[in-house]
Amino acid sequence: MIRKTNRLSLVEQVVQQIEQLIEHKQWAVGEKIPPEAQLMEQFDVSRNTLREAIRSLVHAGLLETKQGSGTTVRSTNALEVAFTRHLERTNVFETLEVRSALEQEGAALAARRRTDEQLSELKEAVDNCVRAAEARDRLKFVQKDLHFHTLVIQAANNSLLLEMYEHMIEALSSSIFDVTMSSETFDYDEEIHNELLTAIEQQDAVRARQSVQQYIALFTKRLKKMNI
Amino acid sequence: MIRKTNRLSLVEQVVQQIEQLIEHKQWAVGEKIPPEAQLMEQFDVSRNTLREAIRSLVHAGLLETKQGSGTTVRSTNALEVAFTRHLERTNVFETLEVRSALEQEGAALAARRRTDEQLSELKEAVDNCVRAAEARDRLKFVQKDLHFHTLVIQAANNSLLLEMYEHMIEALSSSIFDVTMSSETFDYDEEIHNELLTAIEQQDAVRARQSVQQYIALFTKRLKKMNI
DNA sequence: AATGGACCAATCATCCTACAACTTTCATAG
DNA sequence: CTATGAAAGTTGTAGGATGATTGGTCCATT
Repeated sequence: MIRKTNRLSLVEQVVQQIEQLIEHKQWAVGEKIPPEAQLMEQFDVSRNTLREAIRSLVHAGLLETKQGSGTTVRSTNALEVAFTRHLERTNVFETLEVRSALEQEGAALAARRRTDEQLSELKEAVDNCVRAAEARDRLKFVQKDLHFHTLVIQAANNSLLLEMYEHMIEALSSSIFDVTMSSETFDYDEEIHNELLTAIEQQDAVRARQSVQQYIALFTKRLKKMNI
Repeated sequence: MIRKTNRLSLVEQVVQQIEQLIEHKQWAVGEKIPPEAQLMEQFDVSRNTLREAIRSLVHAGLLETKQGSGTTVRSTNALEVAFTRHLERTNVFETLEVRSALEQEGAALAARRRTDEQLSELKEAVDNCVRAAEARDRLKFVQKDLHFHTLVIQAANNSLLLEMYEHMIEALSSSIFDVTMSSETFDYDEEIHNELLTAIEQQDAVRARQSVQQYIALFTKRLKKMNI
């Protein structure tokens, strides 16, 4: 039996173990991980090896160290961090166009693939939007609105699409809040939600796509008006 | 002058310097970087500090170390590495649906924004496809075909969209080659290229979107036929 | 009791030395 | 000329020492 160079370096092994611990929620986000001395024993490696492992996860955005205090878990997903960092440096309107691309396709796929259960969830989400709008609770409205759109993408049944969509939303969240919160009149266009919902109910992919286009176009218009 | 907590750790400073060196092509991709001893002097830090900096860049995918040999530059873009790694583990058809989303939006935007110069580039690209098809040169055809589609996205004038599209193409490249290379008859559907080209020429966004849908649907059908 | 300061313990940051493991180079024996 | 193996160069791992920062305790002063 020949052992080729398949031996991972100690640092890489420690990195993978820590990634596992984070991904499997053994170490929760926001909580401190054990101090270096304890981890040295646990993984049975030297301080240098452990620190190099931790450092690479810090740079990846999964961990955060503070001298004198300790090391905390910052996120569970490396791609998310890289993506978010990248999107932060990108033009809002470019991001919005990509979101439009993803959401249109998502709506079209949702129209074809949605289950009855998903449909009723969507109906409930729209109801929540209406209620928040009637109560003039803008903050709640934004949350319920985003939840509705995310549910649509979920109904598309494509995990990659959903993940990328959520990153887009994350990057655009501040703009979304700004637009909804700052418009002098809080006019809720209920028909746009209903249009999309009906299209998905009737499994009309073309109409679903169009209603997303209208929604994004309206949002873009408002956003441009703000940036005077 | 108030210095807040903007004091970066030594390791982070070294990381940023190295990132700069890589990004500005001082250290070319594929080439070895100076050995640790030399870098210790250059950055005036201890070996531990330097190694932690290098390790985090290794984990990010920018560098690659080999014991006994040295450290080489692997890539200039961290997001690209994370993205590619992620897409490798994703279902091909899910990736294809996201590509479809991006390419449809790209085509629609290209129809609205394309310049005359971009239009003539697109025409030339289609000609190249035709020539490769007539010569029965499948490899060249695939290359020219991908080039045409990338030119379309470029004409959309959205850098984020272009970057994400290129990652999708990269992840799908092997499937694209497989489909084109393995079909018993090499039937080139010239009208699909022409349809898209005409739509962009006439600045018809709806038609551009539809022709992309047709193209992707055809490709998906062929790919599914292969995976028996 | 509330405030502020001195002090202390825990923790991470950096540096140092030493050796192990691996790769490359190159002189030398055959 | 080829093959061998010693030597030099490079990264990997270990362990110890000290500095810097943080968070908290305790106590004197108000």
